[in-house]
Formats: sequence, C-alpha cells, structure tokens
Amino acid sequence: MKELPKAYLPTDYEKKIYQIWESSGYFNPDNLKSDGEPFSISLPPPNATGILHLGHAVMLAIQDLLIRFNRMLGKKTLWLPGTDHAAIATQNVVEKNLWEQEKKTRFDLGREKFINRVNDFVESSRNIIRNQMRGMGVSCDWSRERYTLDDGLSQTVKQVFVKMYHDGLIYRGTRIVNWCYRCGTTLADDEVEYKESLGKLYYINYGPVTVATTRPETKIGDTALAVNPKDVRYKKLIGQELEVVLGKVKVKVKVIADKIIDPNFGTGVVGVTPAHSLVDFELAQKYHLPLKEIIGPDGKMTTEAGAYVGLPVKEARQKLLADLGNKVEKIEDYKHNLSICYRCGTPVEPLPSKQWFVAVDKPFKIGLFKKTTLKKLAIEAVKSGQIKIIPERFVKVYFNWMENLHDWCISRQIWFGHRIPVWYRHKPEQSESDQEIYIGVKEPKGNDWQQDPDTLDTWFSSSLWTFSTLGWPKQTNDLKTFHPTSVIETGYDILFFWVARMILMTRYATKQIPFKTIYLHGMVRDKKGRKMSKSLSNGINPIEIIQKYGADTLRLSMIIGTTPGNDFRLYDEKIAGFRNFVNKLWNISRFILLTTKEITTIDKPHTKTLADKWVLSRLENITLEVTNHLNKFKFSQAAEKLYDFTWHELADWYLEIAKIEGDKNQILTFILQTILKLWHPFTPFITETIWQEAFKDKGLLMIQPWPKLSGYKNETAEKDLTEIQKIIALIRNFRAENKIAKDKILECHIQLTNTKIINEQKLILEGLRTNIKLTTTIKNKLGEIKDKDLSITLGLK
RNA sequence: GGACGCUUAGCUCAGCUGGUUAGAGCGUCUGCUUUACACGCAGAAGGUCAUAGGUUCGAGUCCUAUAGCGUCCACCA
Repeated sequence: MKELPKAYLPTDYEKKIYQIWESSGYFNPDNLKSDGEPFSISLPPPNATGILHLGHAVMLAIQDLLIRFNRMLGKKTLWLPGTDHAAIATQNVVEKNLWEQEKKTRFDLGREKFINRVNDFVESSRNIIRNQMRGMGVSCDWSRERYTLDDGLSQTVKQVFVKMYHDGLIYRGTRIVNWCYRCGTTLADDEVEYKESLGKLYYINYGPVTVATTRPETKIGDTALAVNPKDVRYKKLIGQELEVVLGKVKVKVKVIADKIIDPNFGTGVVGVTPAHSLVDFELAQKYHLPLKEIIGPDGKMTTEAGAYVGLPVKEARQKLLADLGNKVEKIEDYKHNLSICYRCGTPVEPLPSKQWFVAVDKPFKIGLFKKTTLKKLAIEAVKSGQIKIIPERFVKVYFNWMENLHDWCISRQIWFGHRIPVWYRHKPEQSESDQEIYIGVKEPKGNDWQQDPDTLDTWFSSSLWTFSTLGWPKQTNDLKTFHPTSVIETGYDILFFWVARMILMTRYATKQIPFKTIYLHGMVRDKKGRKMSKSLSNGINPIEIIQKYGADTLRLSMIIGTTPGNDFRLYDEKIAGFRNFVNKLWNISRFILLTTKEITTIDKPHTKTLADKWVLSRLENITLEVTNHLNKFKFSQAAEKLYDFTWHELADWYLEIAKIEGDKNQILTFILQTILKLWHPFTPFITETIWQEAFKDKGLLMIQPWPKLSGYKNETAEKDLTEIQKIIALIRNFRAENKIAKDKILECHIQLTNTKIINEQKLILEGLRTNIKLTTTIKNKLGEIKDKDLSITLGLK
C-alpha cells in the first residue's frame, strides 16, 4: 500500500521529525494528559565550553531512553536540560582565545570587560550544544532550560552560602591549599591529578647529616629536620637547632622526631617545609614550627628565599644546585607522582592561603534536636538505601571517598563564576582580622563595602542543580512534583566531583535526597581501548557519526553491548553493524506496509494459523522481557532481546511465512505498531518516521501508550513452531552439506510423534526454502536425518 | 600502600538470584538476482569460559589463592 525508499536515509528525516516533536509541546510534562506519577531527570549540564563529545552522547542516549520509556508508560515525565558555566574550564578557553587572537590577558581587559567576553562565548557555546542535543533526538523540556549562572540559580547559590555560613558550615581560614599558578587559583583536592614522572632524588650534605629530597629549592623554606625517634643514628641530634648554609642562604632548622618518618627512605632525615607541603604543615602544627613562605602565588621565589628571590621554581632549583656544588653528594633517579592541575596540567604548588571552606565534619543542628555533619548526611543517604547506585560496587567507592573527605575549599581566584557573597568594610585603623564583615544574599548599603574578589568553585553551584533548577527555595509546583528526581545518570568519572557533592548539599539545603537512583555509565574508548583524547587525536565527533549513520544508529551502538560502570569501545565497524539493523527495521516496516492492503488499527487481532499464534505469543513474551529489563536499568539486555526477536524471529521466520500464508493485514499491522513502540526509546527517529508514514492518525508515537499484551501466550504453539523450525533447518542443512542444487526438488518423508503438525504445516515445510515435496514413500533414498523422536528421509524423485 | 574491575570463539563483548549440547555482533568459509532489505538470504567452521585448589548432585556463574591487563583512591621526603 505504502511504498518507502529501499534504504533508510536518516538525514532525510531526522531534522523534520525533531521539529514535529518539539512543536508538539510534549517534551513539557504540563502538556501531557496524564496525571500519572512523576518521573524526572536533571540533565547533567554539559560545560559551556563548546562542542559535545561522545561522553555526552552516551549520557543523552541513556537518559532519553529512560525518559521516552517512562513517558510512554504514562508518567508525568520531565527531563530538565541546562548548561554549566564550568568556571575554570570556560575562563581558560576564553583566556586562551584572547591571547591567541589579540595577545591580551584578562588583566588587560579588566574584570567587567573580560566577563562580558566570557558571557558572549558561553552564549554561542550554548547554542551549539542545544543543536547538537537536538541532533541526538533528546526529548527534554527546553522551556525549563537552565544555566548555572542564571539569575535564579545565582540566587540559590547565595542563599545556600549564607545559610551555611550562619550554621557554621562555611568558614574562612588559612590552610595549605593546592595552588595552580598558571590558572592563578586554588583547586579542590579532587581537582588535582597525579602524573607519574621520573625525577631526581638529591642527597644534600647539611654538615652533621645528609638530607634526601626531590625538591632542593624548597629546602630554603625548611624550618625543621625530622627523623624517626627509634633511629639510633640520629638520636643525639633530636632537639638540637642547626644552622646550615644552603647555597646563598642561611637556614635554621630544629631537629624533631616523629614516627611517620621512614628510617629506610633516603638517609632517614627529612627536611620539613611547612609552607609547601601538606604533610609538613601538619607536622609543623604538631611541633609548633614556624612557617616560611618561599614560593609565591606567581610560582616564583619570594623575598624569604634571599638571593633566589624572583626566580621561577625550576630556575631556582638549578641555581641552588649549582651553588651547592659538591655538597650535593649523590643524585638518584626517582619515580614519583607529580601533582598537576586537572585543567591545564601545570604542576600544583601547595601554599598557605586564606580561603573559604565547607566544613564537612562539623556537627550542626538539623531540625530541633538532631545533630549531624554534612559527611554523615551524605553517607546515611546511601547507607539507608534511600539512594541506590548502579552498578552496586560504586557504593563502596562512594563511602571510601566520603569518609576520607577533607574540608572543601570553595573559593577560586578567577573571575568567571558566582562571586562570593561576602563584603568587607576596611577601616584604616583596623587590622585585617578586625575587619567588619557582611555576609548576605543582597549587597550591603553604603559604598565603603568591598566584595570579596573571589568566585565559588563551579561544583558548588552544580551541587545544587536538582533543586535550584526547580525553583528552590520557593515551594514551587515543579519542586513539589519533581523533587527528589527519579534518576541521575552520568559517567562514573564525576561520581566525586558532582554526584557525591549533590547528595551532601541537597540533603543539607532541602532535607531531601536529590535523586533515588544513580546510574553510572562507562567511558567511551577507541578501537584499541584507549581513552579518547586531544593529544592522541583519536576522538570521534558524534555529529559526524550522526551525519554518516544517523542518531538512532549512534544511540544503539552505545546501548547494546555495554554495561553500567564498564568502559566500552566504539569504532566504525561496530557502528555500521547497528546501521544495518536500523535498515532492517526500515525494511521490515517497508514490507509490512507494502503487503498490507489496508491499514487497520485493530487492538486484538485474531490468529488463524500456528505461525500467527506463535508470533504473538513470542511478541507478548518479548514485550514483557523488554519492559522488565528496562525497569531494572538493563538497557543492553532489553535491546538485545528486542533485536533478536525483530531480526531472527519476526523477519527471518514470520515475514517469510506471511509471504506463503498471506492475508495477515491485522496481525502484521499490530506487530508493526508494537515493535515500533518497543523500539522507540532506543531509536526514536526511525520509529517515529515510520509511524508518521503509517499511523499518523493515531498521533505521535512518542506519546503512545507502552505496549501491554495479554492473552496471546501459547506454549503449545511455541513448542510446535520450534519443532517446524528445527525440521526446516535440518533439511536446509542437509541440502547445503550435500551441495544439492537449489532448484532440485527433493522428496521428503518426515516421521514425528506429533504427526498432526506435519500435515497442518505442509505449506511452510515445503515453501520455506526447503524445496521439498512431502510424501509418505521415498523411491530413491538420498539420506536420512535422525534426531530423538524425529526422522527425516530425503530422496530423489 | 588500599579498593575495585577485567581475563569467555580470530576481534569486540553478553551471560540475571549456580541447572539440560556456553550466546551475540563483526570477521572467516560455502552457496544464493528468493517479488522488504547485498546495510541482504541460506548454511558452516570456530571456545579445556586466565591458572590452581575448594564448596556442591551440579560452577563461566559461589569461595580461596596466583598471574596478566586496567581503573580509582591515598601519597614518603
């Protein structure tokens, strides 16, 4: 009846279909008729730094699958999209562009002008991202789109900050922080990465002892030497003060003893540099040692470094080593982990600095009587089972991280981001510590207040994402309906950065959990199993795949054969395989529409033949299995089952039988409708395209009710048809193995306990590429196949 | 140093609470213009499920070691 093109060309349909969806308004739950239970997902907001990569594509494919499935189940379904301002990352990109294009730094522009630049960049970035997301077919509610820096969210950020400050959970203090002098800012502990690198271990003669160090230049900042109390070699030195000349500077060090010192490493004597090592800082606090800051925030030596002032760290090291001369007794190769900035790769310098922190271990009152800590809140949410993590093994990882969490440094010395809502009133007669301080959501009155120049860690605002986007602190309808959200779906790589912090902050601010289920997908890797990276230039642009193969194909290749939490490889041949399947689905539809004289939309088709009973029984089973798998977040298994049924039962058997038996309008139409619905969450474009070709009068496929078959289960029919399939396979096999010409008709006698089905299924047995003629007597016997209670005799005419 | 994952057909991977001859896709081989599809159809070959023990009537599946690969966390100068 309908004729579709031979091959499915996604680019001919996808844009148009997306427009139909978007203009229908059904992405917005307010327009769904249902008063069903709510289902909601907050989209992990992509960074506003530019284009989407395959990692985003995986996330979008899985989330859209969940969203479409639940929408079809009749739930009030919301998928809230947005973008993250990604403070350091975005600022870095704009600074880089500014330098490359105009040879200017952000300081040349000044704060306000620079921020305008960043905002312009973000706006164009967000547009690109929106269109790329549309290309993937995402059915998110664009009318509720948010941005971590928009007015509403900024308001939430301030409110939470102020509330935490008053609860004593945010404080300002001087600590050793991770400092990236390239980015000019502090970094949180988990923003520091470790790179194994080959360094040197220098043995420096101090006179009475020799000290081994990987960083000679920091020894200028030493205020102590530490040994193990049990180390007999140095026992008599403990408590003494030594004065040592290191190159061109004099250093005073006190010898202390602590059991953390490993007597077997180096010489057993460690130089203690309290200002530039977290461990040494802690030692210094324990033994009341002074702090000597010799490296400044610009990565250069300070005046404290005497003759070496102004030198970058590396140069200072060279110069000092030269000055030390033969006092360097020995140099060994040494493999160690270098800490580097996760954004720019510059070595991180531990420095003492005055910063804002979130106190994760400090008890505070929740409700009237109960006392707890942020850490306990976050741990309890998972321990109690309120939040479920898929795969489960990440529960342990989560606890381990949470239990070892230190206070979170949230202030950043960059310009792009949420300005810290703190103002200082500086009076000349006051010392710094006596400054008047104002913390509030609104700017204080009077013009002698100066706002803290720092901005907040980008994860501070994203940790509020699930509820800030729904209108909190106002008790909006959206908040009441959709929070806690149903699922958070993201890569396991940001479990700590984001997911853990969301739990912590959301439980604090709203007393709710942010989501009920955490689904963590794996990372996309290249054909050789390597991570995709710029330096290897092995990355695949999802947009290119969509242009070449279509979004449905891309989605399938990231769903099938993947398991949560495990990385998977993606490459051209694999994708092409799923393109073939999508085309198969197209041609199944094409065949059904072509042979169906009249499209009827019967809900309960009648079955006439064994094959009819079989196929509907199978369809009912598959529908149930797919539904169950999807409910359990087993996306790959759901799709595999459906794939196998669609290709190897429906196409390979039933459609071939339909060609022989004929007259199957009702059943074929019914099956087509059902599989289009079942496939829709996986491959939305092609299924909607076909639906619009064939069943337009029923409305959009995306809001059709999820199939629920009943009454077709028929175990006898399944068993009998399986028997027929087996017989046919044996005959085909016999012909192939004996190289019997295709057009040669063989006589065939089948003996089976169940003689009835042989007689009844004669048409199929003879017609399904067996090329046999059923008889009861074989004249010229060619061969015999025996299998349990089955015997097939074949012969020539 | 701690935690975890992987090791199953040539390649990439499934295999849920242990149960009959271990699955898929790709690749390979042999035939096919069969009126939906060569992005196809029919058929075939190919696995001591890393190794060694153990639990069990029964283990790819559970337990204990070992090896290789990988990831995360911590980080010692």
